[in-house]
Amino acid sequence: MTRRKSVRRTTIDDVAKLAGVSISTVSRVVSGNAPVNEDTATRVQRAIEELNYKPSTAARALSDRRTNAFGLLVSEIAAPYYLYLLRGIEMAVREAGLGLLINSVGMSENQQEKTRPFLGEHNTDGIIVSSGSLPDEELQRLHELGLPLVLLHRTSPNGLSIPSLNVDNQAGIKAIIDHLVTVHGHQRIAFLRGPESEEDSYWRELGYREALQAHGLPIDPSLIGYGGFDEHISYTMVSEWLESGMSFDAIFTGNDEAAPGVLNALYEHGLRVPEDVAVVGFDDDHLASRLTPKLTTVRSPIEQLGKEAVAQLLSLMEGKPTPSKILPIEFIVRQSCGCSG
Amino acid sequence: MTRRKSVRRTTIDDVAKLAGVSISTVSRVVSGNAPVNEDTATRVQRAIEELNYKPSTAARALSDRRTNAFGLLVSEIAAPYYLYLLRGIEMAVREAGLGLLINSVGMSENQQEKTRPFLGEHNTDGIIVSSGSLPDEELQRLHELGLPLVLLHRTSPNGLSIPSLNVDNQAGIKAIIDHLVTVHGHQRIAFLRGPESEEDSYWRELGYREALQAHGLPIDPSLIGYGGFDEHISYTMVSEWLESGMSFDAIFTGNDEAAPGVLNALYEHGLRVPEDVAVVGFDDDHLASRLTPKLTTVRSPIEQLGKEAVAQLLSLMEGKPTPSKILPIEFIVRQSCGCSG
DNA sequence: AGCGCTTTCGAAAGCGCTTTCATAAATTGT
DNA sequence: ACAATTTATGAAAGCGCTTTCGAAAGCGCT
Repeated sequence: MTRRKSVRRTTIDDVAKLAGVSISTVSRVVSGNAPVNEDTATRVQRAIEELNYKPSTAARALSDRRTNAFGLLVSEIAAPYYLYLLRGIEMAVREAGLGLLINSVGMSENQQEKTRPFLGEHNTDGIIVSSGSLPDEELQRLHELGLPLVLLHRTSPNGLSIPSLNVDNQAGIKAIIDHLVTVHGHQRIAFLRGPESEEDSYWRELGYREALQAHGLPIDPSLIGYGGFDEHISYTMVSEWLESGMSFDAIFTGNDEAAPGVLNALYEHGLRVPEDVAVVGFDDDHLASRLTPKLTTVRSPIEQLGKEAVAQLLSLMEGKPTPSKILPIEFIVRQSCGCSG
Repeated sequence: MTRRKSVRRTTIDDVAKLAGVSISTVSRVVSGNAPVNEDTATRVQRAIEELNYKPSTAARALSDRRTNAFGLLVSEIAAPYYLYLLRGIEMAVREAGLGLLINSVGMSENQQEKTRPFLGEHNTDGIIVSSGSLPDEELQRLHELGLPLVLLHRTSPNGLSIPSLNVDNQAGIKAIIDHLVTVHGHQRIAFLRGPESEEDSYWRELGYREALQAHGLPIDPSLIGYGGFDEHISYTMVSEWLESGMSFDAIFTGNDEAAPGVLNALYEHGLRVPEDVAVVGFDDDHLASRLTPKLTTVRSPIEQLGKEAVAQLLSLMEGKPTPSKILPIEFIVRQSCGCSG
């Protein structure tokens, strides 16, 4: 095994020697976990600076039984959605003086199977688990070990009571339907469903059905299709609809990522948005305001979700009760619905 | 200090006891660093599985003097550009059986100053340093410590010889100018410069000038403006140009992120793209193919850049010579240049 | 001067692993 | 059958820190 050019690192001993104290004292000065005489402390501080001493995280972790890092587990890192989530998480974690370990369980380069997650009880003090990134079984194991866990976009399995965080999917889709019906007078509103594996898909569809009913509108099953929260799948679905002669006033795309596919399909079939068909998305991701027409959508407070997740983890570490939360959404009116926004 | 509900972790001792061997043997079985009798190994393996033993990263790191993790240091995590970079890096790191620590040096929530990076020699075996995320001084310190380092989008300071990775900026912009001049016959091509702090800005401008000269075109300083690789800044710049009555056949936006701003400015001044003005970007990020019109651009192999960075780090760890690299780009013709793509 | 406190600090144990060194057992050659 | 190897394994040191425990010193009183 090749080893790094061995420039011996400065350790706590070096500092202790230079400052003329014991390592216990140095440790106390560094961590601030116990009182130290002011003069002594200053002397130690000077030694630390002179030697440019940085405590070893490994040694600290070993002694402390805590790694001072949180983990983020996602299934596919390169989703536009994660851009702001990551940002929120990173900021909060940094603010808390911790590190952030990231791990995707996506396909590995060579194999077709999912790789075992690298994160676990041994290298984090808590993990943010995004939907679909971890099987219930492993989730249970970690939870029973007492490792702080927060779920994103999914609820806790069984009776595990792991706190979870989500946006208010139902309120979001209701806002959309209300707007389309009330403001624009649309009646036939198509719905693109997300993947089964995402709970959000379920909540959004439920909200859709309830909202239609609330307006006394019929639920036409042929207006509900599979979009998979995906641009290409949605493109295909909408194309099929149009080619089979189906008609609708508006389409809810499932999420913003799917919107470009929907817009393209409509455009290629000679339909104008919003004149002929209104289009509304969900999330207000990076794309939404940059599409043509600008996408009317529901803003998920993604960055805040990330911060909140970190807060939950910290709360769990302190042993506090940490209830699940549903974050409020905001309806963003732009042009794709027919408003002049 | 509150401590996690203390479910004592299973350690190497537990495994050793159950398998009836010494911890040395268990260690050897786990790491495979020394031969172990086959029967013994099986027995140990069984014990490991039965106890669900996972070695402590901290203890390992302490003993090994290596953390088994790489770090990624960026200045602002929520840039669309990082989406695929992160993906490439994460995949490669995972494939190498390592962890990935992410750290942004962006503004912290409360303070206006940049936060001290969390990453360093003590918690990583190597760091990927994105442009602008670390002052030369700290870079030097880490490099002299012998920590493997790879620079992204910037070259090594002074005589430090830290390997760096970049895309072929000059070739990219030359391909653009060639296309605009040769295929579309444009002569007055405006150029939006990136931030001073980014080397890419420099290379792209240099390439622009050289390419114009190669075509025997004059360099009109008024056609060069500051876009800052930013949507809003670019919007403002282009608006000013148009309001001051400047005219041009085409605009190079600096990078794709700036493109929406440019398109909006043109659109709001009644100019059609590509009929009145051709627009070309750089990077082929997530947005490029989804704008209207679809953006002609240069594809930076961002994901590959990430993978390559990890490969460089691994190479450095093995003490191999690890030269810098410039990755080739690909010119992507879409519609914003006037092609029918 | 002697007593009980409080404050400050050092010695040493322990965190869970890897690895060196030594020993014991098995194998080979003569 | 015996020395010379080779192979398999354990004991123990060490990685750099935190923290417990106890001693020493300083303090205010009687």
